[in-house]
Amino acid sequence: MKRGKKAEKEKVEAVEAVEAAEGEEDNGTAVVSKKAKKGKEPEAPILYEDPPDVTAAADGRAANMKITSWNVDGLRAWVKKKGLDWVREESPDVLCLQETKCAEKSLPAEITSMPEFPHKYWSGSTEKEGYSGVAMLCKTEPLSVTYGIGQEEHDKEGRVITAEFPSFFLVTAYVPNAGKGLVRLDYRKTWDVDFRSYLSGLEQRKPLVLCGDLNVAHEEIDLKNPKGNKKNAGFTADEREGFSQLLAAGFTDSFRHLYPDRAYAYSFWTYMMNSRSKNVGWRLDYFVLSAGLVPGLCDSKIRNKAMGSDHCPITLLLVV
Amino acid sequence: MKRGKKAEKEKVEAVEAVEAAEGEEDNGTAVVSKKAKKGKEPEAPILYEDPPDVTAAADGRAANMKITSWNVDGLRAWVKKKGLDWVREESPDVLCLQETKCAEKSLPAEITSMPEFPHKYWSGSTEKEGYSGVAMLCKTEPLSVTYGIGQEEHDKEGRVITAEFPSFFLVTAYVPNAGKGLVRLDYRKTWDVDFRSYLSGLEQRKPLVLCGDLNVAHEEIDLKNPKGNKKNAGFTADEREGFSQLLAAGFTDSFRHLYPDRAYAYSFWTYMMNSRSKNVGWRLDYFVLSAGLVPGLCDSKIRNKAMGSDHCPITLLLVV
DNA sequence: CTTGAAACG
DNA sequence: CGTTGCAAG
Repeated sequence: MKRGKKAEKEKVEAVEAVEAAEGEEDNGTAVVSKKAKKGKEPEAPILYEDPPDVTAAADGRAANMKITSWNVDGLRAWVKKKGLDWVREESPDVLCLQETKCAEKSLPAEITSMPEFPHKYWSGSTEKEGYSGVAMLCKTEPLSVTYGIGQEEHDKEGRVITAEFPSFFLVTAYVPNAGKGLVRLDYRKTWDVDFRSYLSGLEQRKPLVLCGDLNVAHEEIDLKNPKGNKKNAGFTADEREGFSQLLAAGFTDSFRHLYPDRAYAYSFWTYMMNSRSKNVGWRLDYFVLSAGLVPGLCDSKIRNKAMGSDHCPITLLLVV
Repeated sequence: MKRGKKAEKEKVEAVEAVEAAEGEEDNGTAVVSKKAKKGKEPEAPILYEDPPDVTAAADGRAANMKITSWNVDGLRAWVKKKGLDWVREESPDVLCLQETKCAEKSLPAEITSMPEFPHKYWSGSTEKEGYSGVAMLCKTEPLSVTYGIGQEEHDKEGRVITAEFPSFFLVTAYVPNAGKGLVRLDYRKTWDVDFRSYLSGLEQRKPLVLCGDLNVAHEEIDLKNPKGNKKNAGFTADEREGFSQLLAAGFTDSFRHLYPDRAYAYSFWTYMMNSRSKNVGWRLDYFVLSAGLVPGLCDSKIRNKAMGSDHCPITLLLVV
């Protein structure tokens, strides 16, 4: 059920400037030239406004499950920046967080004692303190919760939590960044294979929702500067192909499914070079659904006004 | 020429509480109990107000040289905290800074371009970036300037600048901290010997002023909690003895010379435990004079209202 | 640009 | 407690 085809067209006619790849930096830092190029005006930024929530599925059923995912880039700093106030306003049934960068014992009381979510699950890096880490906070108790993807090699960095609910699995993930200079691209490729296999295994038992920072912009429409970033972490052919293979395995990118042509819709902006104010960003955060859940899909939102991290939250509205 | 004997008496009658040494921390961190002890009231802090400047020497000559010394604990942060505004107000002829923690290439323009001091000298650690470092800024050009104390072993950390003026040498120093657990006390003892020998050598040519963070509280009167700090960096018998030997070599602690009984006069307070608001501090910063300069001594000030570091500035008024 | 931890104080 | 360079993003 594709939506908004006509409304999209109006937004997309803006100039797609030929912004050459400059420098060698990764993941958005090379995205924008530091000065206006010779003779060119600094183009007016093309902002993006996410439309009002659709709260019913195509068949008319009302959403009964709201899931929010947010890469908080340091949970303690994010709490200080009032990220939880936004969460209380949004009031999801499940809140998934990535890059918590916080050992369980160092979690702020403001979140560990949050009464809105009586059921809280944390997974941190067992090696480096303050690195990676994900969390899942639930209003209702899952049937069960597991950590990692069942492979020693991948489960030391606190990147995956899986919760089983009556009618679906919810997996939240912080996919490994390929790194500056793509130093970790090989590992990422291994991860992509193993993670896909983990998801396929789960999916045989029950449909699933995967959410989180998947650290890839899938297609050119998913980042501001595709041309300049083909050699940068998050937009290499390998990473894009990894995501394509996930979809080929029967999963659906909920946002792109609903809005196939919607451009300038991003969930991450590097802190550098005022990228966010210019909406020079990437769509790295996703809700990916099993085919069986697509009929219940109501909306897939990008909450790009919410501040507190270099990512914004995304929210899924679903009938389950 | 001792001053203020009578006025001092009134201030000193406050209760010197028996504050036991607690914990193992260094340099003031162990100075105050974390809670009030059983049954004891948390005593009212004994503050200290430095009296008005005396601007003439005992023989009536007016001061013609004003030198300020300040351990800035990170020059860049200190500049952001408006340390230079205070300096402009104070308007010394020479400004000596310690713990600049800044490579010359990273110095803020606000200080490198400061027109009040056309002559600027910098010495940073050649090994670890952002460690140690001293500076000297002068209104008039010195006859010559040298760095270090002429011993390879001591001159890698940017701790000493010596400027020759017509009638005296000015040495500014950031003396090595003996470290938590006194891990560097042995090195400090070697330093003390070699530095004293350097100063004695200089002194044979011309009288000198030594200023800076000498990282020792000489006598019990020079810190709030002498009892609890005898095993801590800055108040070990070895460090105190080192300073005594410097005085025995013919030098004078200008502040203590003028104000032999003045208590609660400190130039450093650990950032921890609200020490500064309670005036739980140490006198670690000094102007030390050759005997020949003592007759020209007008005043030795502790500017304990100036904020921007865990040390406050000190100022010397002198006839040269 | 921003986070967190580590070293140092 | 607060600064710095560091690794990471």
